[in-house]
Amino acid sequence: MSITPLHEWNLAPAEAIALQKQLAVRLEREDRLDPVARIAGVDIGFEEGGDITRAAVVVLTWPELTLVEQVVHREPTRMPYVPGLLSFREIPAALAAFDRLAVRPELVMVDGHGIAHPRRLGVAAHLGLWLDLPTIGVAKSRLCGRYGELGEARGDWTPLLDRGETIGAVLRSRVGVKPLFISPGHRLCLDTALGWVVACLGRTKLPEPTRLADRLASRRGTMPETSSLGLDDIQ
DNA sequence: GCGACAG
DNA sequence: ATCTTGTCGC
Repeated sequence: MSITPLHEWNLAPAEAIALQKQLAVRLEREDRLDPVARIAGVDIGFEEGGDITRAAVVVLTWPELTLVEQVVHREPTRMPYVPGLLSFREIPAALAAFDRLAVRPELVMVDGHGIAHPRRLGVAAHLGLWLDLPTIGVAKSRLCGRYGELGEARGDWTPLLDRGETIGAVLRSRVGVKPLFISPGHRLCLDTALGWVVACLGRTKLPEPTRLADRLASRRGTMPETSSLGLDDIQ
């Protein structure tokens, strides 16, 4: 994997939006997964009041969900946060972190949306295209789309709809907490994405890949040598 | 024109 | 996202 040149990402808003539309049509929604032995989790955090971007990537084995590798990459923040253009702010750092990975995962879970995006190219979808890997968007809040009543039981879900199409699922990953927004990124369909997220759920709100990446990116807690589905405590 | 708005 | 103490609850 090579790092994308800076100029590819340093685009004016109008150009970025045009590029998103071009890239969205290249996304594959049919399943095209190799046998999954490793699943990666990706998340971005910030330091120095936002001046420094921290990209964290963790790799867990499947089905043990044991942490086998973790990388943190820090670099100056190059773009401000603009709703709908999140990938241009976060992906450069994420790619640099992936570049330092010794093993290549067969599936990637990203903190953010996949195709549940105004132009169907959220950060998970965009990253999937650049890595040419199956990706799943695991977001903690809604960007676009509407949904109906959601059950209270763990595992309950309801489709996320936008302009006549199903762009994702609103999933109750844990009882009593706000739901997760799951959407396919690249090379897999919604049902498959949902299946993987549920399969990686411990007793916490976030699936293991994203939960550990989140922790690493925000400097919270400690990273266990062997994950145990949320049994390890935050310090 | 008036809201909504991933991280 | 990040700034932040204590506090309610399993």
